[in-house]
Amino acid sequence: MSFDLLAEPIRRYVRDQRWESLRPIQAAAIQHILATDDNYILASRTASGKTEAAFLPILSKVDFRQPGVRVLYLSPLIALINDQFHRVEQLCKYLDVKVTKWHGEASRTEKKKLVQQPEGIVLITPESLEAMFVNAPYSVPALFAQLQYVVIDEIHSFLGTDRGIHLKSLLSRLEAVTAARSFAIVGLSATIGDYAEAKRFTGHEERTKVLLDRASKDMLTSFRYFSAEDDGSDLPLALLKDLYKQTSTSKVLIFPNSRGLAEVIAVKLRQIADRVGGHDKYFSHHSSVDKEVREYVEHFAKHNQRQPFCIACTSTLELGIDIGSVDKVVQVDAAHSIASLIQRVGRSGRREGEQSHLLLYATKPWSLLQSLACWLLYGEGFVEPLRTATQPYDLLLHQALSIVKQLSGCPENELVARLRANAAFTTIPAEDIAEILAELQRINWLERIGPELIIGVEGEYTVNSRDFYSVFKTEPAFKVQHAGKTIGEIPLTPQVRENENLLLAARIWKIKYVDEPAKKIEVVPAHDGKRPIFLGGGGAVDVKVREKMLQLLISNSPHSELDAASQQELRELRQEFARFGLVEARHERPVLVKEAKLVLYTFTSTKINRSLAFLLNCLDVTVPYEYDDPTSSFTLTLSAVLLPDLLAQLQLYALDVEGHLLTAIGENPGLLDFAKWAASLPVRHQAAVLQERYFDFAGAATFLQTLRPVLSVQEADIPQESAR
DNA sequence: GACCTGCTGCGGTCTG
Repeated sequence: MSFDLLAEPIRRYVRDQRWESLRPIQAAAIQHILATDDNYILASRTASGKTEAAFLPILSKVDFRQPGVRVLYLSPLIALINDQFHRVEQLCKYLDVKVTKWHGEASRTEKKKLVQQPEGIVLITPESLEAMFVNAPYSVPALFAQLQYVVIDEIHSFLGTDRGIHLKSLLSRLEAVTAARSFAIVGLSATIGDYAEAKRFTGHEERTKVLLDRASKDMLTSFRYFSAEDDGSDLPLALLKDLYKQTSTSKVLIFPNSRGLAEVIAVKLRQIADRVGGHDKYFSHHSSVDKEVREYVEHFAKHNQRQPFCIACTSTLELGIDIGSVDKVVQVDAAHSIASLIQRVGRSGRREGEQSHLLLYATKPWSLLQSLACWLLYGEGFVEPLRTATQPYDLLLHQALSIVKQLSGCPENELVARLRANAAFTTIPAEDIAEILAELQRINWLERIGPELIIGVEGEYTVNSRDFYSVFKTEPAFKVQHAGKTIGEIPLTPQVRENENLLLAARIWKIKYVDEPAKKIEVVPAHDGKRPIFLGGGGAVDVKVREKMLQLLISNSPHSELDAASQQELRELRQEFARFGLVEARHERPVLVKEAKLVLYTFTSTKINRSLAFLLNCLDVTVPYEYDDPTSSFTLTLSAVLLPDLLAQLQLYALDVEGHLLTAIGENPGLLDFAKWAASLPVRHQAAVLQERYFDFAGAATFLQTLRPVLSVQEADIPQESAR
């Protein structure tokens, strides 16, 4: 039995917890981790005891009497480190092992103490590890030479992302300073689509194994439809009333996909509650709400057993911060990915035997269709596959600077060798590295002194700035304050002016004064207000979701989870598309012919749609078009007889797009805003980054090649009455 | 039709 394999102090801890039994993932992890020195990915749903699954066996195995930090825990969030610190520290009391938090908000005294006497367990963020390499390079081997285990929490949040490549590089650099030139990695993960990708993340795919607990809870799901008001602003009142009715006596999380809507929902539900004498526990939780307010909300939710409450939130409540269990999860309009839907659903019914409720509201027909498609794919066990970039030149550039700073200069051939040996950059050939290093010297970010490369004059500004430690960009924000208390932070949009109202932290405020130089906004409470406008990029919907949407349109499958209004909307959409007589959703695509225009419904991924739009811009003879991603459609001003020619031409352009990308970057450098370190690359590499991470031209070429357009002429609109 | 994430070193002032 797994329990008997644990060290005696750990067994005592388990007994003191009065757990009835170990969870399946814990039992499996104990047996495997104690038996081998392999890497493991522990995958199971939120709150299934993954932290203990990793730490019970690791603490049983590692000899902490030897000096040096023996276990390093990496987390994507400071909040998660603070959460886990309490749990791990409690466990470590049984072993007399020291646990140290190491992040930007952690005590400097504690950090100093650890450097003087390296020992035990350290909890850290990737950015703090980066900072350590750059600012205290001697501390890295001093602390970590004896490292035996690295635990990566929420590892799925790193997969397929720039931050993940950054972390992978840091782990590779860390490995190089350890005495054994290796440590074992244990990744903790939610259910994900592609475990091969998770295995590759450790840098040693062949000795990484996945322990998977697929068990999920029964879920009561219902779809509810309320048509969006014509002016398109905010939410229909009928929806809010229904939402209130469905949630007023439960513990609820509401996910409306944007910070602005989260505020609207929290304020309006509170107003309804005020009128009918309901409870007053209405909150909003997202990145613009002040940290202390957010912590209060988290604390309330976690320690409140009986009272109903309602939190309107964004993805800030998707990752594993412990807020206890909720009765109901509400998604307003389609979630942007199935991966995200899984995380949200996992927040409910977490106690044994508890039933989870999922309410899916839609306000537009296409959003209903997407939501239903996502939910069905979720039921089939599908999760979007992740693609790790194979040409992360921008991250290589960042890490090259970091390594030169770490070593206070190093010969070029050594730098190239280190980058070549780094697990994050194995796909980048030496010639490309040489080209990038040459460009860095040209712009004075690096400088050559004899055989040595050192940080150049311009580079000093970069590596010494506070912004160097992360690989993601953030917008400047203004602090919102009332009577000396900070309520949150919002970006400066045109709406932010004196005497305008805004919604924040589930309250209405009137702007009294905007202090531009100090980046502060002074507000007072008000009674009615507009929601704040937040700026952002765009979501990317997977091709599988779009194909499922088309499949739903051409089938007659009944869906009992839909309420009457949703049934009606689906029926109408199906009738609209019945005219095409489509029989399959892989290659056939509807094309509506109306007068001088064609509407091509591509039902394909956002990235392929983006690529098609880019290709349309490349044409010598331009075809005017409008592209709409929610309906995945292109309205082309083109005669139907010319469509085959157009598609053939686009296909040719898709195969040779580089020249056009170079031109586009020259005209609009903002195209690369999504990649923080790309702007200093040679332009050829900028184009490669853009091509790989923002577009999908190979996918677009295949789409065009296999596309079978099915045309149908729209009958002329017959006016209801003759014009008066 | 988006969301999220993190952060050093130094000089100054205050406290015990």
